[in-house]
Amino acid sequence: MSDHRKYDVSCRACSLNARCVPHSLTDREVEIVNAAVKRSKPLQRNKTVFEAGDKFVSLYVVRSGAIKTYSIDQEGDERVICFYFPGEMFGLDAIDSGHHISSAKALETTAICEIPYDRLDALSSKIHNLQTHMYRLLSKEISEDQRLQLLLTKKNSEERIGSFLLDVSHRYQQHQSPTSFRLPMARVDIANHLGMAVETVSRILTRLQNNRILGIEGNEVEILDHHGLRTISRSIETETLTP
Amino acid sequence: MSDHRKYDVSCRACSLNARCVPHSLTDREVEIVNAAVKRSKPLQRNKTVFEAGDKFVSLYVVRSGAIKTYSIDQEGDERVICFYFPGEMFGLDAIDSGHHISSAKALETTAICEIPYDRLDALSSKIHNLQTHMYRLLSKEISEDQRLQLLLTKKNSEERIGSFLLDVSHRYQQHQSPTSFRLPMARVDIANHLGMAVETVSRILTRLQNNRILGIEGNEVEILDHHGLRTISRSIETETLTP
DNA sequence: CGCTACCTTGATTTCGGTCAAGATACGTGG
DNA sequence: CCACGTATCTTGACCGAAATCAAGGTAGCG
Repeated sequence: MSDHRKYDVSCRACSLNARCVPHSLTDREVEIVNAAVKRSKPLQRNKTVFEAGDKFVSLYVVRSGAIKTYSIDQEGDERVICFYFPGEMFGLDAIDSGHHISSAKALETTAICEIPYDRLDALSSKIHNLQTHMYRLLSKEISEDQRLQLLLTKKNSEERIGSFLLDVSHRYQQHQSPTSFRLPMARVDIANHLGMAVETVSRILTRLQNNRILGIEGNEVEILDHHGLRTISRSIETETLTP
Repeated sequence: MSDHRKYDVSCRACSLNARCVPHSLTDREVEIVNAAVKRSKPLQRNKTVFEAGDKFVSLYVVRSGAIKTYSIDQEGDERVICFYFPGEMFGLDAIDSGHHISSAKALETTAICEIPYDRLDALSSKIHNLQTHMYRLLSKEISEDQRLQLLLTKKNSEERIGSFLLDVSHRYQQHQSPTSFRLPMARVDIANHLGMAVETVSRILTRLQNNRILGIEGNEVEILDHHGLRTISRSIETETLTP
């Protein structure tokens, strides 16, 4: 019973706060949405949620753990499209074509909510707020993707790593400490996401550690000099968007 | 009268075929949507549709001409986020925050449709197909943005230019010849969009011309060896997505 | 006609990729 | 508990693609 309640609360957090979009659903509406959400047992590390080419059936929200979406190019090497942390929704890119163009796998033991798209689609034409909410979620994903493009076109490796860490820290801060957190992904995933070589990621992390900007121990990261990291990243962005 | 009719037809094309999403609205529904669309006189070259920071009011569709969206970073240099050609919708990234985070300006004399968001929002809760259509449009924008990310992380300059030209050619082919078209944007815009220096764009275009892949005269481009260009771009993508 | 914006080409530099080798961590089975 | 194999990370040396710097050419416009 208390277990069931816990799920409700956590799924309320999932489906509605995905990517931190402010929401305005009534409790009644939340219940309706929750009823449409499937919950399944946690995924083991490296298990896939869907693979590129799979028919699009559902959207997903991370409840705990972390997901990466990626695709494999013809040379066989991986490109990491995005990481998703608790509360964030993924699978949005498949709505258009009806098929997933990327794969999604768990970076660690991960629990997700599955939201069948046809039910969401039907619901959102009834609950106006939900439709608005979905538009905003999709729009937010577009903004985020375009922000990443900025990073890829205009920033050097150090700025990319800096921005990435600030972003992760910011997205994690509801769940962990904003200055100290664990990176659930491998260095090579970060490299593939930011368009650089693993060696470069490693070198830059070491350099930031030597400069007392970061404390690093394996996958544990501590931001020692937040201001310094911001300067390095040349990122006005962080926090200014959420005053 | 025939003039009014022409607008209707063109706006039907605009609002419904934006970014080539297949649609399924009835004529009745199309009429309703058209009634919500504002038409205004064409924009001169370099006139802005909206500026970064402006309150989000409407979505826009290009009827003729071309639009670029861009932002200016703190160093004062421009980053071109995307180009939009006839039939394509822009402004989608502003739905979430309620403010435009990029600016949009006309690359040449350009006619656009303006679709007030509150009206679209209201309509799409009534017309289910329209809502579906909007979800797909937003999702498509996400896919395109992620495709650009691939280009920026994994491709070298020649591959970027090649992919870009194939993309433009593909998006233009409904309106112009697929092998021969005019680039409405300056070299420096292409450079800022693809994350490279103008000089590199120029050098690569010259090289492709020397290799008899392209014929270039100012902004007029002719693809002489389509297969060669595809090979250079390492792009399976073109056409395989639309069988 | 001259100004300005845009484009091209060449010379030089540099950031980050690639190659290579070792270090560290981790899981499994003896 | 330890030995071994594998995956991941780090560090160094070298090299190359593309940025930067510099200069000249071209085209459109008042």
